[in-house]
Amino acid sequence: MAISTDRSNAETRDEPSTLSSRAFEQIKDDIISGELAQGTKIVESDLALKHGISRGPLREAIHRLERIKLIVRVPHAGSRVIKLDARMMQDIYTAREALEGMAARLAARLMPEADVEELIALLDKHEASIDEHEGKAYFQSEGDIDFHYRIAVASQNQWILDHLNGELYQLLRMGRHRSGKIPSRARHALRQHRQIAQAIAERDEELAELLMRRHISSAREIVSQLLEENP
Amino acid sequence: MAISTDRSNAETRDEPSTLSSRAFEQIKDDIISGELAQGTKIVESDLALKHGISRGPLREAIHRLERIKLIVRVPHAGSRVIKLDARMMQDIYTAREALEGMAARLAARLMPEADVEELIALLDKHEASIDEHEGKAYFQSEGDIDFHYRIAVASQNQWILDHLNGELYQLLRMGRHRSGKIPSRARHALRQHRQIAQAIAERDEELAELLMRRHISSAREIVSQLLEENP
DNA sequence: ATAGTTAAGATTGTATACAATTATTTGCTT
DNA sequence: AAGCAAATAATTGTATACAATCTTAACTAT
Repeated sequence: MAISTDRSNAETRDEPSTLSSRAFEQIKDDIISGELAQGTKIVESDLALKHGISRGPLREAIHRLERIKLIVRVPHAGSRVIKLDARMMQDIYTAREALEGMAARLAARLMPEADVEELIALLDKHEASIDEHEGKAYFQSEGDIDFHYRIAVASQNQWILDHLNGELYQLLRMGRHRSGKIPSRARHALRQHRQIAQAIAERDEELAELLMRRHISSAREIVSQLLEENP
Repeated sequence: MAISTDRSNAETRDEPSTLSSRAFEQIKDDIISGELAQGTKIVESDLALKHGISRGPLREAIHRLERIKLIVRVPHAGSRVIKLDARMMQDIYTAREALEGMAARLAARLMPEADVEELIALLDKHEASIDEHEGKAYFQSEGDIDFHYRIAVASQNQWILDHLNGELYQLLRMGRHRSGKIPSRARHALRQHRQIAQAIAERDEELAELLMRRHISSAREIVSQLLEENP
């Protein structure tokens, strides 16, 4: 049951036409999935060889990965895969709270009726999915991101959409892959999603923003607590 | 004996140690100042020649400029200097409203007393500056950014700071340079700044966020109105 | 043995050359 | 003359080679 997740950029929809794009996608997946462990030193020549390309395009891929904060780079010293710590996750969730709160407000103002209905239908599907895969946290995570993504789109704010989709959600996925089994709060999250969707349907901007912020805030507390237990 | 082993590089923060960094800074300034007009096609070979470097580092500089949204790039087609339109400015101000609102909230919670006092002292200087350069909008703009920057720092949220400082403020500067003389709302802005600083000093998170959002929101309305008159 | 220095190795930064792709111009047909 | 087609030019993507810088290891002196 593929809840579609890869709707990155419009231009990378098809097979990337350039070597560096392909490398970028592959390395990104390797980092998010944990195949490339956090803190790993990146050596350009090695990685280029491994991907069957030369250093030029690979360097470009690395720059793009740095752009979405999956890699940190220091001049003349090299690059490493990012290391997610409690502080960084805290910062990311706080930024999400601000940005997605605003997105929810805008969605309440701008989302077409048809899309609102689709959003609610999506939540029904999520509910069925939860009943089916009781405990399979992975699919639920993707469903969660899917919900948030739709609201970001509905905000019609390109900047917000780009940054949520381009980097914040990637880091989120990475964090979830890493911390393995998160206690399944799927039902609780679903309830909150329904409330938010309801507020949007009623065009209540104020409430939509408030609920979204509360939703993300509670998620932050759980994650930060979890990360302090096993750093 | 703490005699020097400062072989560990005395980090040249000021002087960029790499050719691509230098090119990046120069081109960035050229774009912001308008020397490189909006929408200008960027030809790698030409620009490389002009800066006395080869295409490699220049390409890297372009990627970094794309990262902060000063340049847009399409594969195989080339790059152009961004074109600021009303819609984009609207999006940016909205994102700022969310992010800086949150930053103000965090600042009210976390800013050290000493820094709060310094912030208020800064506003006094701004007032003097306004009296002196009555109408010189440029200095006032920089003062405005200075105020906002300090609050972003005080939020202690690296993500928010990076994005405000790294790209949003650059685009802001660019917009101001472009649209020439904005009707001087300096005194009005200063009054709002004082209110915000006051809320931070009183540790009133809620109010600090509210006032900051209102402040940016009013700025957005002015700018968007201005941009629709002369596009 | 330890700290400091120096030389060797490894890795990133830069330049040049070539290939692939896109944009433009030229020439032909209607 | 207008529109399409093929050839040509221009520009970006990629590979290789070299230089600058950092890291590591060996070595000397105290």
